[in-house]
Amino acid sequence: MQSRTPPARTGRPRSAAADAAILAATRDALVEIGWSRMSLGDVAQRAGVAKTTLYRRWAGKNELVVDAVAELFDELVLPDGDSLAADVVGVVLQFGELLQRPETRTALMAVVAESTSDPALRLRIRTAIVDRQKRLVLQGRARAQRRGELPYETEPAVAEQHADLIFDVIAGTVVHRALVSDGPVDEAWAKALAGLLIAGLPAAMG
Amino acid sequence: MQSRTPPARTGRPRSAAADAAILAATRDALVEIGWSRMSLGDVAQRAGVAKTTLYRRWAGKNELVVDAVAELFDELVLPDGDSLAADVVGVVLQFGELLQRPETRTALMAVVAESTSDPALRLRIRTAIVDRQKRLVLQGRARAQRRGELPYETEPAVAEQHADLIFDVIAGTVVHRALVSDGPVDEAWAKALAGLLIAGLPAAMG
DNA sequence: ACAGTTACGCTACGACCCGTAGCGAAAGCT
DNA sequence: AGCTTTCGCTACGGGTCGTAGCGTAACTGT
Repeated sequence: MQSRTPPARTGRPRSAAADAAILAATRDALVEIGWSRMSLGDVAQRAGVAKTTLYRRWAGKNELVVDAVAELFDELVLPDGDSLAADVVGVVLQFGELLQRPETRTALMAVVAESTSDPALRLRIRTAIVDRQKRLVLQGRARAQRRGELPYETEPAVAEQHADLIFDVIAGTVVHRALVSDGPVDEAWAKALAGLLIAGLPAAMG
Repeated sequence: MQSRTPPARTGRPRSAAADAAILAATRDALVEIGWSRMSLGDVAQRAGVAKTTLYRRWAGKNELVVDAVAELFDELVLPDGDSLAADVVGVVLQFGELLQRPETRTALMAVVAESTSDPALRLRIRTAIVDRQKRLVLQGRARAQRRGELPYETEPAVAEQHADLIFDVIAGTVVHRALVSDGPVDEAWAKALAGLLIAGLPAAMG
């Protein structure tokens, strides 16, 4: 996921500290000066690293930012809820908090925007960030099925389609709420969303 | 929504043709070379207009692109369905087609990304693009309520919260599906989404 | 200890884009 | 006519880009 690490058996090894410093400096720079105005020279200076070092490890701004933000998403976990609704609310709140952090929102949207005209980058985002979080949906569904809240799918293909749809709904809705509509992702809102998903529209409005 | 038009009563009027040419050139340039590599000099040249003219009308790249893409969203209409599910499917398909066009996806995500560190731009996006499309949700709900598919809300505040939630769910989910998961927004997927929204998760999986 | 290999910091470079200023000409109004 | 505003054009200083070249630092093998 980070820079290529083909076992360089001989010679001076790459500084792991430099890697961490660069990624941290990238997040800081994104917060303070935004995506479009952030220059790689800035990042290098903040990280206490030569600009050339940065170009030796990453191909460009996009790849660097993807790596810088990817690890932020790994902190998401499925909380220990006692019902499907509680699990959904927990994940939604966590994701909402993550998107509240300036480095996350700026970086995530910036790389997604770039990926609309760069298929390789889009694939990199999916593998490094998005697909890794589908585990949350799979875990939540498995728990709900054990509780009897959801039926077991018989066709594996159908089961995968369901998981993909749920993932798009939850992730997309939270992103839209937090970044476009600019409304709070608080417990009341999360409960409303969970209620809609589980009980359906007529019940949620009743 | 476009450049300020304080009634310049005297003097040479601004060319409306130039406005249209600039906005069209902006969309073309976005498609061909992407957001980050698109320069305003390019746009001016494509539009057959001097670069200075462009800067006289728009403050910068962000504002220009917002205007260039805003009008694309006004073509969305609520189709004449005979049920709530049909209406949802119709809107989802239209929105999906809109996001399939390269200029829409690139421009929309680019300005949303920039807006994460620019509150004024975020407000401009909401007023020029997003909020105008909530009409679709309001129309669809009103129809469903007349059909008896949905209950009438008594509290206006609750009614607005419902509409905002539905809007975030539909718009966010379609955007996530089209631009992040990179899957097709076809009739089968739209029906699955509509079924989930209306009947709820357990029923949609049954 | 020593040679070999790779990463590092530093400097410098041409190329490009930015946003603005100044000019003369064009296009409308009274 | 005279006035006013916009237009196209040119030019400018300032910044970023991505790369090349150099000497030095760090680690590995014999």
